Amino acid sequence: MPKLGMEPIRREALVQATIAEIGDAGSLDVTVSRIARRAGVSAALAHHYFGGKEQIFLAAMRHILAQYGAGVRLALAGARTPRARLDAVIAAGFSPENFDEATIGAWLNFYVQARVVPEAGRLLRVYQRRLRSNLVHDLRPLVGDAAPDVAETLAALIDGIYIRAALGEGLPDGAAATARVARVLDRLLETGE
Amino acid sequence: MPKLGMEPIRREALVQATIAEIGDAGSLDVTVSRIARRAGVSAALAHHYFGGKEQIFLAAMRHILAQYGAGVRLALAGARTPRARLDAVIAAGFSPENFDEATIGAWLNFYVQARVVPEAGRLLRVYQRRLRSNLVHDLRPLVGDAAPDVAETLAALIDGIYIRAALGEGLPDGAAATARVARVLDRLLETGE
Amino acid sequence: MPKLGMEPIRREALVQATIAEIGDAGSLDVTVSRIARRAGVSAALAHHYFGGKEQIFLAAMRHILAQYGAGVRLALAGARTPRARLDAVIAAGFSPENFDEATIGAWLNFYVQARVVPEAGRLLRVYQRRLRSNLVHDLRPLVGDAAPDVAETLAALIDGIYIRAALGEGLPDGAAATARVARVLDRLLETGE
Amino acid sequence: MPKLGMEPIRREALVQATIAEIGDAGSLDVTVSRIARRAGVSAALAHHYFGGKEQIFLAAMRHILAQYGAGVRLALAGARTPRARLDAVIAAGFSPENFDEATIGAWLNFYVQARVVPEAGRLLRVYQRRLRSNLVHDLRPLVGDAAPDVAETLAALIDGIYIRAALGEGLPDGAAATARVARVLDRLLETGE
DNA sequence: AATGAATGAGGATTCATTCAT
DNA sequence: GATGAATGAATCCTCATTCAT
Repeated sequence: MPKLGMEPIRREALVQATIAEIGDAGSLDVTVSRIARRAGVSAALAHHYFGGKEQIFLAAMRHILAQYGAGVRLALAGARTPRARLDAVIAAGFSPENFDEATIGAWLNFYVQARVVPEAGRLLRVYQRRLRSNLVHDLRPLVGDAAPDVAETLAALIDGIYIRAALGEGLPDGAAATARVARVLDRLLETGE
Repeated sequence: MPKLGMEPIRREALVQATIAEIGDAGSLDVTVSRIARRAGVSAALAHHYFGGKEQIFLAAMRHILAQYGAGVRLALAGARTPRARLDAVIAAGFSPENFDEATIGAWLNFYVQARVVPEAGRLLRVYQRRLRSNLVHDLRPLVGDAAPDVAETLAALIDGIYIRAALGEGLPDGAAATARVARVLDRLLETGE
Repeated sequence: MPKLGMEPIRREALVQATIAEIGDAGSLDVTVSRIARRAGVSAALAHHYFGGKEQIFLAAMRHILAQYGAGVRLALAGARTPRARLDAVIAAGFSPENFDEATIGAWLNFYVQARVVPEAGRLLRVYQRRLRSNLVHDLRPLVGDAAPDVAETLAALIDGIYIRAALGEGLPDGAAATARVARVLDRLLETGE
Repeated sequence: MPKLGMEPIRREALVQATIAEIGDAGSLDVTVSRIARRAGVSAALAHHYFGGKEQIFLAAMRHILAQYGAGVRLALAGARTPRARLDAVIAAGFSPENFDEATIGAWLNFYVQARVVPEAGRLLRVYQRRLRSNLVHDLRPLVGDAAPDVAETLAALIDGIYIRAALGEGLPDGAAATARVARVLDRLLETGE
């Protein structure tokens, strides 16, 4: 039965199962066994591929961050003006594939993981740095030296909306979330904050 | 050694130990034993008083929320104008006793807990409702019907700053956090968004 | 509040609570705390009076056996012929105060206890010896040397009916139980087995 | 060391160890650890295969009842007349493999378990129903409508002898037990009770 | 490549029992 | 006499992880 080239397929399945399982559980209290069963493989295989539970979680984080990154890149490709690019970056975070139940739940838990596992912290910081750098880059032409500060505000607002979505309160849909952030951006741009 | 009336003292000690332990660990992966040892009692006593680990966590949440609530009430007592009251509410969340390492860490984890334990979700929602209602009440005279929307934006921003503080990134000090939110509020008020 | 002469009252209450608790639980898996609470005293007091859990169980056994013994003695007092005395002994075991749910349940569990705690075994054996001796004494005039054997059969039958009552199967009422044993006795007497 | 197809072997070993352990202890107060050690495996494996302590006990009950049932079936296979079948049923219960120390001890404790765990009660009731039905079936030709009543008496007598054997008093050997029941059956048949 | 078998380590929880008041 | 306070010891159970096949 073991086929050639199964590894990438299995890894992908395990990563997806991990995210789904975390989403279902609402926490990182998920067992490797459950993840493996959901992916249709044995727990031993999960270990074989990833080396350990922590690595499985990290792979899931990487997957989510990569997916987010790809979304941003895609959105940026079609944007011409700084403002259009800003809107693109903001919208990307709330696009359907990043803003669904399971992903949001996983995201919240990765914040926790980032406080515990150094490598997880590194991953999350890379994402944040990239987000901020994207924002700053396009804010600079609009607000000048206030860019870093405005960027931080926007980033915090985005994270806050995410976190509130994780609680089931607040907006369940990405369009409204995007609109909210965009509106704040409007105000901050009006006077150059 | 056994004195009378020890119960409230032990409970308080255990709650403090729980928050500190969660803060240290960065996650809810703390054992009752460690909490108890930190509080200077046996694990059995912790169970005796609270009934179980989950209840201990809930007690810690209640403590943190109550402390926050008291801070808000205190701050509101000295504020006269709507804007002053808004600033008071915002500042209360970032006051030193609410915005220290351990409390922030515990807070983040309570967000997770809220997704898993219904009672925890209820507690957090009560806090959010109260915060929103405070904000809406004082925004109404300033922005009219936009009040709920502005309130939601402010609440999300506050939560976002909290979460980022939990990651060790962003502002470590409450004054700056307060200032950031206040500045956004300024902009939002200017045009009555 | 402590009154003089409370001890016998408390002991009695604790013994009754023990039997009731065992009856409710269906097993000896009852805690001293529960027993004490049911008796309206603290667990510490139960220990103070009895010395330990095992002693509490033994006291309950003694109580049940004593109650049974008293019933037998009372029944024998009014019986004149050997057969009447046999019937009296049989009926005593199935009288309402010995054949209620809780007592039957406790009884079954004391059989278990008898295999574990030597003193419990001794108590049960004393009861059995007395029952057998009563039966033999009155069977002798009726069946001669077969008396010990017939007695053993009757005793086993009585125990069997008890045990089956404990399971909720078979007869729930003492009159029928008595009749059953009496009928068997009739047959055994007919030919002097 | 891990071979394939170990599961049934381990299960069997654990069940045997459970019966032996209960027999030794004289009660259900045996730990999973001790059972597992006796079976030569870890406690974790016992849980892995059975799911929990209660299930282990149930498996042991099922084993004992199945063994008893097999013995009855075997004995019935060689019996031609109703009376021979009755004797076979009676003797089966007291055959060496059903009437040894450990099994008797376990049996008594299963009576207790039956009062506490519904599934255990169901198992025991199935056995009792089957025994009664066997007896009634073969008593009918001999005593007509009195069959159910005589069957109940015999069943109670059998249980009673069992229980007394559990106490270490009375007959330690099955032959005598069988003879005792057979003799009572003789008497009950003489007049058709 | 993949898995069933197996376990060590650890944690929540329960409870009888002790003791100072 | 009576109890709240407190704990050590035990036990069930879970789970990540390893290993031979």
